[in-house]
Amino acid sequence: MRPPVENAALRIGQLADATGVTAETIRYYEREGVLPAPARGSSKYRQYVANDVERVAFVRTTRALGFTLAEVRALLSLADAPNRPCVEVDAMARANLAQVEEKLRHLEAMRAELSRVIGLCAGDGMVVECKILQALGDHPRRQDVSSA
Amino acid sequence: MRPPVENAALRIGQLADATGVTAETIRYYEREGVLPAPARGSSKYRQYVANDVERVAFVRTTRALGFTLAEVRALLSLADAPNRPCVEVDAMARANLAQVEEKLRHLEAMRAELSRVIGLCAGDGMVVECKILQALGDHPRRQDVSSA
DNA sequence: CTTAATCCTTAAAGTAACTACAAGGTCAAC
DNA sequence: GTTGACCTTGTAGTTACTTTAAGGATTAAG
Repeated sequence: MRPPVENAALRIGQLADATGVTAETIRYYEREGVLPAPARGSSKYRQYVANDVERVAFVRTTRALGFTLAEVRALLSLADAPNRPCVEVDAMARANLAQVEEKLRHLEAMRAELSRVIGLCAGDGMVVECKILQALGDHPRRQDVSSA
Repeated sequence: MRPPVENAALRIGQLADATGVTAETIRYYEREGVLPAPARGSSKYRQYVANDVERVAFVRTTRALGFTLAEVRALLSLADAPNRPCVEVDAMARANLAQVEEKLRHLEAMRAELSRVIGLCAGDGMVVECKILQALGDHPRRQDVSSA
């Protein structure tokens, strides 16, 4: 079963439970290089540490925001920055910031329109017109969605 | 070639050019029911209208924000709301608003940390510590990323 | 009128990011 | 000393596309 020992290394299932993903996904992340290969004990079980929980959670959150695994890898290399020259880090941060700000603009437009619709629907059964399509009226033009 | 006639129906390639996706993706969206099957003329070519440009752009933008095609379908049904009862529309809008607001929180945390890093890097070659991992320190717990 | 470009259809195969399953090895407990 | 929960590797399926292919129709241009 689960060793409830304080400060002990996490096994894959425990990391999975802590982050809400499956063990398979964690192994997949390792294969794809977004998670470092963890230590293995006398048994061949993977031994994770607290920081890995943060890392997996970060991958989940950024993926949910529409970033590709490749983009997540790049963002993680920012987190692992100490080894990288400042100019590179700055360039990457700037590029990602631009993308983040565009996503923010679109999400704010969605929030505004959804709030408006919710306001219109208050109480009575009146017919509502949702202009969410027009609210996002910004034609992306080959701005890659990638991922899929 | 392309008819430059004013107010003419768009052919699939023109809609593709206007939205930055391929014709194949547009046919795929039709198969998956996020785009209505358009009118066909005497020839069997699909005839699109201006509104379809908006619709495809909307699909792209929402996909880029990490929504699944199924979620996009739901959001589009809000846009096509007139036929649906207000209570339903309200419930859907509320559910989606909650999701949008969570994405906004995460993106704002990312923006803050990216801005901070960019500030630190100004000019000199000093080493920067990026705490983007900790900035998104919100463990999602089975909050579906789905899509893939 | 011919011809090149663009379109139509169906179908199948490839990619990204998982998700699920299969067959077997490990480990603490009873 | 075996049960059962957990681990291992590996393969196959799913979603949301992208790419390629084969064969036929349409249309703008020369």
